[in-house]
Amino acid sequence: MKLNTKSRYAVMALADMAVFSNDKAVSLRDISLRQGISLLYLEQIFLRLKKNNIVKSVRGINGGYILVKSPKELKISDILLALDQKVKTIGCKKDSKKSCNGKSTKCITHNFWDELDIHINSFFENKKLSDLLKSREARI
Amino acid sequence: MKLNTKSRYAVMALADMAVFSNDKAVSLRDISLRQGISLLYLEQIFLRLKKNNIVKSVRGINGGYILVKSPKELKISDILLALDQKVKTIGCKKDSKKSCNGKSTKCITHNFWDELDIHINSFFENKKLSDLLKSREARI
DNA sequence: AAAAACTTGACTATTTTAGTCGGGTATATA
DNA sequence: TATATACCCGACTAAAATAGTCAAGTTTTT
Repeated sequence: MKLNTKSRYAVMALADMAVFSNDKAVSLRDISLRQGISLLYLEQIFLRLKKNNIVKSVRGINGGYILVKSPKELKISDILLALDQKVKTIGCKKDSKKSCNGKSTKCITHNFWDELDIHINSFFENKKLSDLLKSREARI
Repeated sequence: MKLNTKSRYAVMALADMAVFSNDKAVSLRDISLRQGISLLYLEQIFLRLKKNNIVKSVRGINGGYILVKSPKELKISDILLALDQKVKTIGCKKDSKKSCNGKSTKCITHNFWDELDIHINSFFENKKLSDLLKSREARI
């Protein structure tokens, strides 16, 4: 049960931007160096973040990426969604004999999986990017 | 971000046992038929559950498996642990330049991953097998 | 003009997952 | 005591997902 690296790196990279941008575009090269993430991989990740309107890009020299929303408004769930990291942890067997349609026929564990989803989802829904930085500042 | 089928099936199978055993051993064949899970796969799963003292086995005709603890006492986290399903969702990069050792040097997102782990872990820690059945009975 | 930086699709090696297979051993019951 | 039922266990494998890399651009600033 784990988050994939794309999602993890996305959160790390965006947190990095929130810390190190001074209202300027942040280049992937800088993020790559600071966070130790492959530049080529970051490009792939930011393509998705851009398509999903999490960041916008500035081309050319001194270019880079800028957060569309402020860290206070950017939910972690938005980031995960952009990377297709569905927080739907697991379903129940659909193709068993006594198949579970989720309504009239529910398998024994159906409600449990639903609760698990809600539990995890709400965590990501309620966390903002700025929340990650707060605990960082508290440490410094 | 999802649970693997081994863990999912383990929870389903144990819930099945809790419902259908009448203080008798439940055979994997019966679980397999009721839950639509491959018998061979169930054997593999129950091997681990037995090694980790979640179930005990009765060999021979009319044999099967019996829950070691009552459903009221069996935590879901115990089940997942038996299947090596570490609930440690993700760590931070250990091998980056400014590596995170978790103590004096922490990466920006370190505390966030820790919180996530705690959040999910506590869900599994606080759920008992009997809790799954309760919501089932409420539906019937 | 040249360099920095984003753009994009395609490709690939490795790992994980989700099982299957084969050949056991133990035991209740006829 | 024969035999069917059911657990025991390591090894194997096909398919999917993961974690990237590569190539060949385009755009913009200096």
